[in-house]
Amino acid sequence: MEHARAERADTGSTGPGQPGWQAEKSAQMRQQILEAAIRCFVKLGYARTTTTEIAQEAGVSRGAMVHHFSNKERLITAAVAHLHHRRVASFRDAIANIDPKTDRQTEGIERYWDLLSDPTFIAFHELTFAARTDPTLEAIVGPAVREFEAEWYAQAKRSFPEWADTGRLFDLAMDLTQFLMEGMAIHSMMDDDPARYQRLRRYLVNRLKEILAAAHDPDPDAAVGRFLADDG
Amino acid sequence: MEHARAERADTGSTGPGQPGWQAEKSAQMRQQILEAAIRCFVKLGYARTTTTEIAQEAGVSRGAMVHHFSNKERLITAAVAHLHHRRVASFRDAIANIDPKTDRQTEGIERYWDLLSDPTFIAFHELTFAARTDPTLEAIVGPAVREFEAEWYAQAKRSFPEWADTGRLFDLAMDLTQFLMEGMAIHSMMDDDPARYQRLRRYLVNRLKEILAAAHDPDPDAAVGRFLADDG
DNA sequence: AAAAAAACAGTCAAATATGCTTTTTATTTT
DNA sequence: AAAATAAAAAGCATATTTGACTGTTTTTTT
Repeated sequence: MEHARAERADTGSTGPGQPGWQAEKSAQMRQQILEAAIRCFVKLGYARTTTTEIAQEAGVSRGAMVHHFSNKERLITAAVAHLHHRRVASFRDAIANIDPKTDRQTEGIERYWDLLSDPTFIAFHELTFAARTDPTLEAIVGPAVREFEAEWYAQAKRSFPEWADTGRLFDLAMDLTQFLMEGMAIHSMMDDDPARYQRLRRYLVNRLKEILAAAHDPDPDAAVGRFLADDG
Repeated sequence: MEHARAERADTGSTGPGQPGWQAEKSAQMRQQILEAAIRCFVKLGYARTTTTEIAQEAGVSRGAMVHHFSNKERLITAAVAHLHHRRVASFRDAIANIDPKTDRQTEGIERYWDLLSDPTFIAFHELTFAARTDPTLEAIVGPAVREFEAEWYAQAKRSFPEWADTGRLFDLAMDLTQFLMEGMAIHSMMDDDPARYQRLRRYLVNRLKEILAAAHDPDPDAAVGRFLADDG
């Protein structure tokens, strides 16, 4: 039994024997399980994601997983939180790193489109949709959805200062972008025709620029009227 | 046992004893089961819709149901077909009965919005989404989705003759409508803020009119360029 | 070095969902 | 009226999924 100590030198920065090593390994294992859960949501959908499947995907035994997450609800709750943080982080990254030399509106839309096609977002959408008929899941996912939407709105306002003080027109632009892009993203999951979506994104960017230009009109109220007129 | 014949007079137009009565009752029962299945999709989602639940919802015994649909796949297949027909029919109805005195574009959008909030459409969307990760279901739902989309396109072309010969601009208008409306519909299932969606529908109608006007421009190609310009 | 604590693995029982079989009842045909 | 046929109900067998329990190994503390 004396070889146990001898093998302790060859691992990474924090090795066995040091305090906190076990805790770190445990945290790593939790992460591994949560990401496996997210992959399962994408691959199988929420409903068919079983704890057994997650354990298998993560490459750990079921018992080991049970040790970290005593029941399914706690596991799902943790996975949703994990996913939420990743989603907020990648959105911030994407929007913060917009190349100032390129066209800002186009860049913003293209980067958001990339995110919408990302597994992180697909998984979240899967959960949101499943929550429609599952009150327990809704209680977990609902707050995260609302938090992300608020974050999305705030971050956009911060990163696109040219839209400051555009009031109702900013809201209109945000809603238009959100709903059109989400509608496109959902449809594109089942229909492979990139040109179709690219064309519509270009149309969207031109509309956003049009709204922005109107916001800086001498008479912004007239501009609002032009977009939202009740009669043709 | 001689009362059996005596009780045969008091039911509707086709009563017992007449040939075909049993067949009609059987068809009615099938309908009843299929509509129960659709209600289950809306109420519980596809994944949690069990055969037991459908039988209960339909108010028939499980055994009776098994007699009509020998297994789950056949039942689902029949329910999808039933749903598809209902969807096509209500779309035709809605679009065909547009009041010619009112603004046609607005009417078209408002009627389509009504449909998108209808259980029929929610159920279909539920199935479409579940099919993403379920190849068996995809094989059943996929063709119906494509058929409906073709029908949607064709019917719109027929009912809005003012869009005839607008070529690429018609496609653009259709895509814009479809994706924006679907994105709104999905979101509105979880977020109750009618004003938000109404405002955006009004914006959409104004955009559609703008596209239509451009299509009848002296130089339609320039108009296309205005919508899809690559630079601001 | 020994004791305590944590991490992990494997097995089992309860609950649920599905498809099949048998029994009973109702309807049509001869 | 009797036989044949169709419809409906009930029950059973098999699969899956989940949560709980038990034992073993590894790590930390004393």
